[in-house]
Amino acid sequence: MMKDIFQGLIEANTIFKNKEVLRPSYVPEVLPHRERQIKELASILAPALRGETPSNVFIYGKTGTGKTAVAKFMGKQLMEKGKQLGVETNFVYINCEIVDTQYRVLQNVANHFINIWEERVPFTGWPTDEVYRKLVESIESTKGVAVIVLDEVDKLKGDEVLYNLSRLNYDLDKARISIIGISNDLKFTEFLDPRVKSSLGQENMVFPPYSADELCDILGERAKKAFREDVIENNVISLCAALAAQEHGDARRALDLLRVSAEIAERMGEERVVEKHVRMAENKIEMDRVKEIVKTLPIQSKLVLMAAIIGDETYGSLNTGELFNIYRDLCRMKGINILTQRRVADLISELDMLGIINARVVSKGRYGRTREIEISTPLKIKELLTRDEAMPDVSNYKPPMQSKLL
DNA sequence: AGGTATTCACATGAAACTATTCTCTGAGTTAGG
DNA sequence: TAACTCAGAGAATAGTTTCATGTGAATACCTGT
Repeated sequence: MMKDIFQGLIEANTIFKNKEVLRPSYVPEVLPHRERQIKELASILAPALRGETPSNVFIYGKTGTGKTAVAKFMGKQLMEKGKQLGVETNFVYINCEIVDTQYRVLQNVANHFINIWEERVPFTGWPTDEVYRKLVESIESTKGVAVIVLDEVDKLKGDEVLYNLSRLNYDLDKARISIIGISNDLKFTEFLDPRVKSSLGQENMVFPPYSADELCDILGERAKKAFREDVIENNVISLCAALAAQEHGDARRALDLLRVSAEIAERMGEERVVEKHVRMAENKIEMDRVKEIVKTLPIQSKLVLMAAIIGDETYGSLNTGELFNIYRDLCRMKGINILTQRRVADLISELDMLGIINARVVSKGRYGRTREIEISTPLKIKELLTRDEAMPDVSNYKPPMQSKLL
C-alpha cells in the first residue's frame, strides 16, 4: 500500500518527459539565434587550441539573453576539441555573484587546477599574495591555455582581482590564460581602472535581447525535449514568449513561465497545458518572487513595509511622515531601536526598487514635498509578515488618525 | 488679474560614526624526521 | 624543524546618524489697474 504512493505519482506524470531541460542551468546543444555570437566567440578563442593566447573578451547583455549559456557551451566545446587535438585546455567558470571577493576568486581558480588529494587553498588563512603565487604555480604546471569565465563581473567587489588576473600572463611562462567577463551592465567598464579596461576589453560582444519570435523558437526547441508529444496547446508557447518579450526578452523568464505552467497543469491532473495555466503561472511566479523578497528582508525593512501596509489600509495612500510615525509605533511595540527618518526614507526607496511598494515624489505645494506610497502588489503580503515572529502583534493597532487634507 | 515671494515637508547629498567582517601576522601547537 | 592552527590587531566594509542643502507648486502678499 505504502509503496504504491509513489507509483501513483509517477504514472500521473503525463506531461513532462524531461523537466531538467527547462531549468536555467541546463546548457542545450543548440542555441537558436545565437549562431553569430557563438561563431564570433569561437574565432576569438580558437588560438587557444593552437596553444596561443586568445584575447580577453567582455560580453554584455541583459539577463536571459544567453550570455552564460553561450559561454558554458563554448567551454564544453573547447574542452572536447582540446582533448581531441591533444592540446591542454582548461575552462573555469566562476559566478561572481556568489564568489565575490578577490581572495575567493583566486582561491576558486587555483583550486580548479589542484586535484582534491593535493594541497588545496583553504577558505581563509592565507595572505592574498600567497594564494596568487599558488595560482600561478598551479596554472603553470598545466602548461596549457586556460579560459576563465567571470560571470556577473560587476558584482565583484573592487577591481583589484581583475587587475591581478589580467597581469597573470606576465607571470606565466609555459601556460597562458584568457579571461571572459560577463556583465549585464553596459556601463560597467567606465568605472574600471584604465589599465584593467585596456587589457580586458580587447574584444567586446553585445548580446541583444530576444524578440518574441526568437523566444518562440527557443521555447519550441526545448519543449520538444521537455514534454511528451502533443501535451502543449499550440498557442501556449507563443503566449509564454510574448509575455517574456514584454519584459526585455528574457529567455530565462520565458522558460520559467513554460515550466511552471506545465507544473500547474500537471498538479491539477490535466493532460494538456492550455492558456489558462500560463496565466496562473504568471501569477504564481510573481507571488513567489515577492514572497521570497519579503522573507529575506532585514528586520527594519520589514517593519517599514509593515508600516506601509497598515498605512495603505487606513489612509489609502500615505506619505513619508505618516509612514514614519506608524513605523515608530511598531518599533516601540517590539522594543526595537528606531532608525532616523533619513534612513527610513532610504529603506522606502529600496522597497520601491524591489517593486513591492510604489513610491513617487510629489509636491503638494504649500504643504510640502514628499513621497506618495502605495502597496504595488495585489497580493496579501501582510499575512506573510504577521506570521514573522520578529513582527509585533498589529491585530489591534490603530495608526494615528491625522487631519488629512482633502 | 497678474506677478513675485514664502513656505512646507520632506528629498537628496556628504561627512562622520559604529559595528561587523576580512586579512594578515605572529605566537603557540603538532607531527614527522 | 617545518607545517599548521588560531587569537587578535588592523584594515575594509556595511549600516546609520548628523548636518546641510535643495525642491516644486499651492498659497500669501504685493502691485498696478
